[in-house]
Amino acid sequence: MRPKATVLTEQELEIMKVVWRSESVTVRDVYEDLLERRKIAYTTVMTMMRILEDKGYLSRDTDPKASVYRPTKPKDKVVGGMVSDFLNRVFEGSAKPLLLHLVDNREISAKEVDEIAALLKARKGGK
Amino acid sequence: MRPKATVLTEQELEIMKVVWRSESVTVRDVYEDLLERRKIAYTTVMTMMRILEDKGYLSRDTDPKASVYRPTKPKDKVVGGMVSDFLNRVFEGSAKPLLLHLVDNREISAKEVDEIAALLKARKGGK
DNA sequence: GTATTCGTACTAATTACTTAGTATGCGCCC
DNA sequence: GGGCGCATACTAAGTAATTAGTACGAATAC
Repeated sequence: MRPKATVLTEQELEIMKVVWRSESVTVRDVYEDLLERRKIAYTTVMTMMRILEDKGYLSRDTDPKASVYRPTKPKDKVVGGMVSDFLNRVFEGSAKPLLLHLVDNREISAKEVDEIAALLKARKGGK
Repeated sequence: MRPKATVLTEQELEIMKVVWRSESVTVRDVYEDLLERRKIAYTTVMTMMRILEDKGYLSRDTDPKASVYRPTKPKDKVVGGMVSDFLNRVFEGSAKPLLLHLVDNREISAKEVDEIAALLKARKGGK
């Protein structure tokens, strides 16, 4: 009865991060990238990438040598969806308490806030 | 081999939200609160609360009538930890790209950013 | 005082997530 | 041209997460 996650799981995200960095990868590419940071089996990566293909995050071109995978959704879109999901689950959709936590945790600086403010002003009236 | 989640899962969080609202609750209190929004069994709530007790998020006083549960960790602390965890998993710990997504998704307003900026300035040099 | 209501402990089932092994086939190496 | 390395498909296994049933005892209702 457990519902399937609507957004990327932790390990799926790790793999997608590698894919987005390269735009086009083989299982081996991803495997060797991940291996630098932790122990993992080649077939594990392959299984995860098949699942990501099933879920619609990757497309596959069957090359003579090895399958070539490409992201089907841009990183910004997917990560943006994860942000919205988190905001909804934890803060009922309102960003302000999230910002307050970032301030409390010392995770944003005054400089960054100024930059964001400038961005917002620059966009005002646009779109 | 799947690691246990270090932060609250989705359903655990739903229950903790109810607990934090009341400071002290019985299983029935939480059950009836959740029932207003969705179908759920009494024993399901009880199981979840036992798990939350195991994980150290709830303490239990065995009253003659029914067990009374209380949160052991304040909401701010727990939710702050979830924010940090999300930041680390998705953005390698840097808040700025998260802020940019909030801007892109229209989830923060210029007014809110101003308020945050004011807060940061007010705190400067403090603590 | 017996039936019903309520709480609890124990058990159970299903699906998701993560990790990986095995079998098989293809191409290349010498 | 037979073994070796690599890719893939299929299978498997273990834990986590979510939901809930069952059995039983205590309190309450009448």
